[in-house]
Amino acid sequence: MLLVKGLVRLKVQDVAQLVGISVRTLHHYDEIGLLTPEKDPDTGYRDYHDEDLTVLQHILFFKTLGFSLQDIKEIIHNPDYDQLEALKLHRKMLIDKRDQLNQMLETVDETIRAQEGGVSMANEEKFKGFDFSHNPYEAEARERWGDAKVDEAQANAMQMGEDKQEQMNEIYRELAAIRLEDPASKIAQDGIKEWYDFLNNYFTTYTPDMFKGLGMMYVQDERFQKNIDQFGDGLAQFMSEAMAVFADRKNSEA
Amino acid sequence: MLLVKGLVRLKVQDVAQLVGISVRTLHHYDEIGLLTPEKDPDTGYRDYHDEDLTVLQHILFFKTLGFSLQDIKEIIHNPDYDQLEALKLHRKMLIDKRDQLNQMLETVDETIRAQEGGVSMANEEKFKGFDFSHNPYEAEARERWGDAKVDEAQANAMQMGEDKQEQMNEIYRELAAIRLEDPASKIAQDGIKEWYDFLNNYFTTYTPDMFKGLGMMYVQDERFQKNIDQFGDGLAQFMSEAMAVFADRKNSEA
DNA sequence: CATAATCCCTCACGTAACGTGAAAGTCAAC
DNA sequence: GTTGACTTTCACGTTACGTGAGGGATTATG
Repeated sequence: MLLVKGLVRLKVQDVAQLVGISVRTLHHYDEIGLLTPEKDPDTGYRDYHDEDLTVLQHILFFKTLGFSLQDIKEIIHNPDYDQLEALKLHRKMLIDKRDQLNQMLETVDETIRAQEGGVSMANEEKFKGFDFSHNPYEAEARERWGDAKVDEAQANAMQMGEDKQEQMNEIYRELAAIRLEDPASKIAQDGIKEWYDFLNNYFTTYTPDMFKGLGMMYVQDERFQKNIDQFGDGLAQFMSEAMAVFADRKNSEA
Repeated sequence: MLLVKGLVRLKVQDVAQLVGISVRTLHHYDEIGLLTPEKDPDTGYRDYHDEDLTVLQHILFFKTLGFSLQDIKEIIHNPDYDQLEALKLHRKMLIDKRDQLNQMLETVDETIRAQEGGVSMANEEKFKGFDFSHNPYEAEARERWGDAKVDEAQANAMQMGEDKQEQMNEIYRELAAIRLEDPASKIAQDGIKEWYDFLNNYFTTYTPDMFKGLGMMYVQDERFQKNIDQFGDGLAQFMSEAMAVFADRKNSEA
């Protein structure tokens, strides 16, 4: 409810109370050049007119839309600025954020259910710490091989009991011992079958393609490669090739 | 894919690459006491074991859920901490955030439509700047009188043309002139009717109750009161009472 | 009209979660 | 022994203000 134009001269606190923000906020907007009222040359007091209030309304509006102050500054002080374009771009951002939140909510719900329900025995181990199917590996893996949970085994491996960890290491060592053989040879394929069975028994059921994808990850992702190669130089590469052969043969079987 | 327990000793960058975060992040976690690996007494190098990696997995998991590092610190280092409770509380937070985002999205969409479609003549003025129905007054008003758009008129007033602004001021001045009369008197009720008609003509249609609520806001909200009283001391109080009488009579009419 | 209560101003540090150099020591390789 | 890659510890920058600190100006009251 502004008065007649030109008749309004408000001090910081008046404005602050009028629109429900803090004095500091107005100071801040002045500092960053977003809303710079006149200043009384004598006292140095900020002097807000009705035009300032109009601008402030715009600012607050864009703020409710989640724009940053810098963006708002451009939008407001730049008449050439394409407001519609800015809005559409911002819309995308909001949708992304919301999707992210929904994803987070799903995961939280899952976790709550797991904690509350005690989960089935089969999954108990998986949820022992928490559900690490949503782990840092996942994002990258998804990007490369879609949504197949190709890395779940690895993720779970990080949380599994010592017994199975030792089993895994045993297989790695076995494979490392034969890593100089031809990946397509019987001895190599027998070794890799152990690996395949192990993963299928304790984790997700892998389709041959997923298994092949997992192998590809061993060499393409240096994080995995580095770790696997600790059992022997070139082991990751060897396993990757052997897994590919194994998967292809499995596929042609059917 | 951790190795046998106790056999893993990784340096910062190894860990960083392994889980896909930055070295600085690990430094930061160390700084705030979230993840504090051993340090080689000679070199001062950070020395991450597999237990550290397990903790790191937990940290990253909670991070994907949007927990703050401080919260994560408590959750992880405090075995007494009720994780389930924390999850549920966090769930609420996420839902609130999502609702907020949805609200923002709606408003952005509305605004985009308004900008694109050119809007109908009736709404053109409303959207002239932008839709100020979402203005800082609104939140508080809603709290007091629910969702009735009791303050929309005021909000729009801030954006309306000078002509109507002047009309409004004229009415204020008229009312100020008679503000010492009895609010229930004919002259007061006639004056307040002008106000009522003015609002109904140019803004939302007010039910008597909403009109009464609006009047209450004039005195309960010092931001409004202050502005109204610029036309005359006690005007807000006078209008509030007159509006209440007007509304009550209107109600009993029906 | 003096004094107290407000209100105004300008620094300037604190917040969350790191990013981004800078200066300097360490390690493996050549 | 020197390069290159890595490590360390400062320490300032980021966003949108919050929160005093210290010191004039305005307004209210005795």
